Order: sequence, then structure tokens, then C-alpha cells
Amino acid sequence: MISDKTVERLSQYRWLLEMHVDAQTINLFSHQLASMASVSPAQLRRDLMAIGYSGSPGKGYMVRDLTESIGRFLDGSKPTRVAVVGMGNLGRAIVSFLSGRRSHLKIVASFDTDVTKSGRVIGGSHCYSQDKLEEIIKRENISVAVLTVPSPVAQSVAEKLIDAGIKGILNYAPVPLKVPEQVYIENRDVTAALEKVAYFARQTEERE
Amino acid sequence: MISDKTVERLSQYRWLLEMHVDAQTINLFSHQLASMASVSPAQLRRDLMAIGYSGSPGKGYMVRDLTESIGRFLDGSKPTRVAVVGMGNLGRAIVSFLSGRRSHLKIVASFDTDVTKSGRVIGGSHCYSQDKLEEIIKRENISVAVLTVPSPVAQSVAEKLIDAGIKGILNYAPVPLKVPEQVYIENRDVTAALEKVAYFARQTEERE
DNA sequence: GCCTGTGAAGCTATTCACAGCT
DNA sequence: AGCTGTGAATAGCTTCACAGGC
Repeated sequence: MISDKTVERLSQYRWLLEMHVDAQTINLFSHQLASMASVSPAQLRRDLMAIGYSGSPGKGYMVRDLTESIGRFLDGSKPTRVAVVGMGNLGRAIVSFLSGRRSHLKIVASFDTDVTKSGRVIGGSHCYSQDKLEEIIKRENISVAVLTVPSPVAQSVAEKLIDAGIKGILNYAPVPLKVPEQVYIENRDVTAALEKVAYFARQTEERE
Repeated sequence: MISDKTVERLSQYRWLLEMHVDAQTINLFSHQLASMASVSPAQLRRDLMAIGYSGSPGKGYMVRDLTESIGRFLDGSKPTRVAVVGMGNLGRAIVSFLSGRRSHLKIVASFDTDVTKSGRVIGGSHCYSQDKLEEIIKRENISVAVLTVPSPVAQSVAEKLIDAGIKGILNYAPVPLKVPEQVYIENRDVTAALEKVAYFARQTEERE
């Protein structure tokens, strides 16, 4: 019922409220927060409407209150348990990026086929052999996975994850995964993103 | 005139054609390629219409021909020169991911503030000190940058890049950059993406 | 006066559905 | 018979614009 894009922007707003608003700022107007997020004020108001949050005319939005409202909406009652599969540079980048950052997203395990990595603790969580995937996912009750494995194995790893009960996958392999529709999947193909940027960059160059 | 999303999907189609179609397959129907890419056949046909490519009823699309058509559309006459700024795990992941992969996207330089990294060659391209940003970007005629620096400095680095003449930025820092509108920018905030996946994963869990 | 919340309008993206080709 | 190309319909997203509140 609530859109994909709205959820992503809400996450963005919260981050801005937490990181880029100084402690003495008590309230904010829609145009202020909107400009920080590079969206229109109307867009921001719509997004907040979607989660049933109300500000007040003349005062705008109460920073602390809004932050909490977004939290209540985005975060579940319990922390979401996350695994990162594939501990190459990208996997490690994501683990270190996220570790301890957001308390409601807990990275509780990572996986790699390389035996020199598995068994160690990387970025605060235990790295297991990929063979243990299903066992650990079930045991640790993990519902979300970040997939950073080489593309030839991405599909088969994804299927194992889903068999083990994963409900959402953030996929960095440049392969559009085919999954049953009750599993939410977000593809973040790096190559495609860069080709897109290159294309539009060239457009503006040629417009001169 | 041609949409953002279409460009990204075209890049995707090409990748599939190159990597996931065996050499003896000469032609493909829209429903086949569409299903590989997880889009509808109508969507695929529209996207190809946008670049003026035509198949033929009964034969579908000629694989080689289509691959080249997409290439003519996406790639410029000369390779696009790319820099990666910030050689942490994420920066290195992207460099190694892309190096030598796509010949029309050339990573010609990387940058880092850490003096132990600059001066070395990482993933096939020279890593420079961040002080040299403007100088090298201009000298090497770089038009696209991948930004993987810590978020507090992202905005200021972006401004330097733009002053140096960069036309497109792929931004992995969780900060919505504010840039003049003739610069194309694509934000790929990892935290927001993961929070989105976590949100929708929880939705499907609760639907049970 | 300047703000928010929101119906209505406007825009963009996707899908339908079918004529026409092979 | 089964496909493509595409006008028309639909669905989804964003902005406009203004009534109502502080």
C-alpha cells in the first residue's frame, strides 16, 4: 500500500534528521528538510502523510518526534537480523559500513566460500563457510540477506537463501534474480548504474 | 527525451545478451529476453522502440545485431573516462569489479587521502593523493566519477569534482548531494536500500 | 503571513490489445 | 499461428494550488 520510493525517502529523511540537524534545532519546516533531501516540499509532506505524521502550520515538524515516528514505521518491534553473503571487498565494505550503525539492523553472520575467511570474525560478526548457509540462517533466524557473490553463483545462492527462509534480498550481483514473488528483492547493479551515469554525462557534454 | 529507467534496462539487456546467451543462439523473442531480465515482454519492446531497433515478427531479435545497436546507443564514440574517489573497501570493490570489464568505461585514476594508498597502482589504475583531484581530472579529461568517500566530506569532494569539469557522479555516500542541474547524479545509499528491503521483508512476514 | 494537509491536475511509466507481417 | 510495433488505456508518482490553522 505504501510505495517503495516513499519508504526509501523516509529512511533518507531519518538519516538527515539524525546526522545533519544540530541538537538545538527543535522544529523544521517542510521546505527546510525537503531541501536537505533534494526533494520538493510537497513530496516531503506527502511522504509524511503516508505514515500518518502531522506537523503543525507555523511550527512545522518537531525533529525528535518525527524521527521517532519514522522509526516506528520503518523498524519492526524487534531488530531485523541480516546476513552478508560473499566477503569480497564489497561484502566487507558493507559489513563495516553497517556495523553498529543502525541498531535495528543487526548483521549477525557473514558467509564466504574461501576457507581462509570463514571461521574468523569480520567486522564484528562471525564469518561462516558457505556450506553452513541454510543451517545458520535458520538457527539465527535471519530474514534479510545482502548478496555480494560473483554473478555466476548468484542465482543458486539466492535459491538456497530462500529455501532457508529469507524474506528480502539486497542484490549487488549484476544478474536479475528470479525469485518467488513473496520475496522482496532489490537489485543494485553497479555496472548498469555506471553506464547510466556515463550515458547522461555524455548527453550534457554534447549539449554544449 | 529517453528515460532514465530505460537506459538502465538497456544496459541490463546488453549484459544478458553478452553473458547469458550461448554462442549458437542467433535470435531471441521478446518474451525470452524479457523473462531473463524479469521485465514484461511489452516493456522490452518499448525499450527497444526507444532506441529505434526493430526485430521481425516470426524471427524476433538478432542477438548480435541487437547487442551492437544497444552499444551504439549507450556508448559514445570514445571511451568514457572514469575516476573512483575514495579507496576504502567499497572503492576497491568497484575498481576491481569494473577493471577491464567494459572497454568503453575506462577507470583511469583513483584518489585517496591516505598517503599509504596514493602513489600505488590499485586494480590497474594509478591512485593519486586527493590534493591532486582537480589537476588530474582536467589533465586526464575525466568526465565521470564514482564517489565512495566518507559522508562528511562527500559534498565538498563533489564540488571539487564539478569544478574540475565532471559531468556525472555515481554517489555511494549516504548524503543526497546538492549539485548544479547540468551534472547528472545517481545516489546509491546502501543504508536506505537495506532499510527498504528490511521493511518489505517484514511486511511479507507479517502477512502470514 | 506563512505554514500544513490534501483534493485535483499533470506527468511518467507500464501494460493492454490488436493490426499487420512472416 | 505466433510474433512485433504501437496507439490507447491504465496505473503510479509528483506537483499544483488552495482551504484551513497558527
